[in-house]
Amino acid sequence: MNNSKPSIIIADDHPLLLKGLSDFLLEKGYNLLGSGTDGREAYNLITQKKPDIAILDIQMPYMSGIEIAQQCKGANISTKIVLITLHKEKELYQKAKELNIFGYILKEFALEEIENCIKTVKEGSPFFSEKIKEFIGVVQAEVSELDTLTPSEKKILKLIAQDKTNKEIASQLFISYRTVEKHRSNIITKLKIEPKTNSLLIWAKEHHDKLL
Amino acid sequence: MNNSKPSIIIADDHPLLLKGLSDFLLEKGYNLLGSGTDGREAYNLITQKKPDIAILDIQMPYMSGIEIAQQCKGANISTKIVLITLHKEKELYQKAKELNIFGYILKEFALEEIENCIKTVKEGSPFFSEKIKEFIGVVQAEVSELDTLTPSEKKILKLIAQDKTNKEIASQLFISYRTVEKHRSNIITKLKIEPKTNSLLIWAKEHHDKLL
DNA sequence: TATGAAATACGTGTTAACACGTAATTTTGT
DNA sequence: ACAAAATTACGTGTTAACACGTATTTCATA
Repeated sequence: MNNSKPSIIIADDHPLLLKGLSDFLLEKGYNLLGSGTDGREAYNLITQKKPDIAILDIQMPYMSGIEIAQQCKGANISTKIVLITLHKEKELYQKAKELNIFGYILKEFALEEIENCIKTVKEGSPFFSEKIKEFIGVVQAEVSELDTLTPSEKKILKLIAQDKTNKEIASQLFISYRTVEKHRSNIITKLKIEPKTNSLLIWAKEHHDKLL
Repeated sequence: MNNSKPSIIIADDHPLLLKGLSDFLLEKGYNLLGSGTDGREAYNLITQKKPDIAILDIQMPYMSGIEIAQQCKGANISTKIVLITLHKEKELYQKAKELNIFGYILKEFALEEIENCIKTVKEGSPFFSEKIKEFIGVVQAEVSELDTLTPSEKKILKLIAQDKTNKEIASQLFISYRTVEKHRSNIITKLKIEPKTNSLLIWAKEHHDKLL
């Protein structure tokens, strides 16, 4: 029986979540090699125990799930990473392909769906629920629109999202405030933002998570 | 043994959390009368089973933990409500005193702290961790500043937080846009907002959760 | 080297958001 | 009934954010 079940480590800084997941996996007979409560501990478990699958919370002290995935890729570790996320954190999905992240578990998943995920990942296929695929589609459309901006435009958009005025941005970048205005105008046109008072500030704040 | 342990119902729309909490309580020998995955189910459990304590997630489909607390108060139900929250949702703490909410469990709590909470609540005392007390203090300072605003000023501040321009607000409220400007000026003065471009819009968006 | 894109900066004009103020009317509380 | 607060609305002025445009320089690429 244990031969057909993947070995797994898990990590989450929320004790109730960790307990829920841990109990679930044990009850289902998975080979749970260990559990951690922060990113460093999780990474150590992965390197020491070399599990088939690591189920990690994205947001943890010391190292995020993403950072762990990055480190595992860099170290050629074959463990398949599955990330747990409460919210659909937009910027995080963009990294999926780059980092060999095999799947995402939304915290609202029914327990059976979590088992599906594990089985799919064990077979070597990535697991993305329809909801996540759809969401990635939306994010990619928004990101590709952002890709039409020049480097300077992106930089200025970021500063706008940080509540900087044109004068402040100009001063920070050692350019004329008239240049900042020009860039703003170009951004509004490229992103097809409705021409309305404060519309660029509002847009920038609503999309600040994509302006990394 | 069961005589000294309170009867409890729990509800959370996140299966892993619910499982974690449920398993924990059962392991500790609490008298778990039932568990629900949405607000309606939770409320039904409370009215049918009349537990000593109800541990409820704040955000659930159909009824929030807060709404359940409101209904219980209205119906003179003596069950003590404990709310589970992932984030420190500011507006929700304001209602604690009004609604006989006996405590908050942050999702990052260690399991022992959850048990402390339950014991304290069973003895009839409210349970607020130091972290939450401190946070409530900050929120109250901000809220009392908001209390210096007149009803009209508050209404306009809300609309500002909803991205409305002065013209739009004036049109919606059937007043002159010059009146809106005057109100804005008064708000900025009362809330001691730094006089800087877009500062009121920025402030309103950052504090929108308190503008209910 | 030539070309196109990006970056820079200005001209000119309009409007919305702000400041500081006055004042009348209405509402509220005692 | 009276006073204070709230609401309403205007006068006047400044400035920042926007629009639409021109133009030069720099950079990247073929």
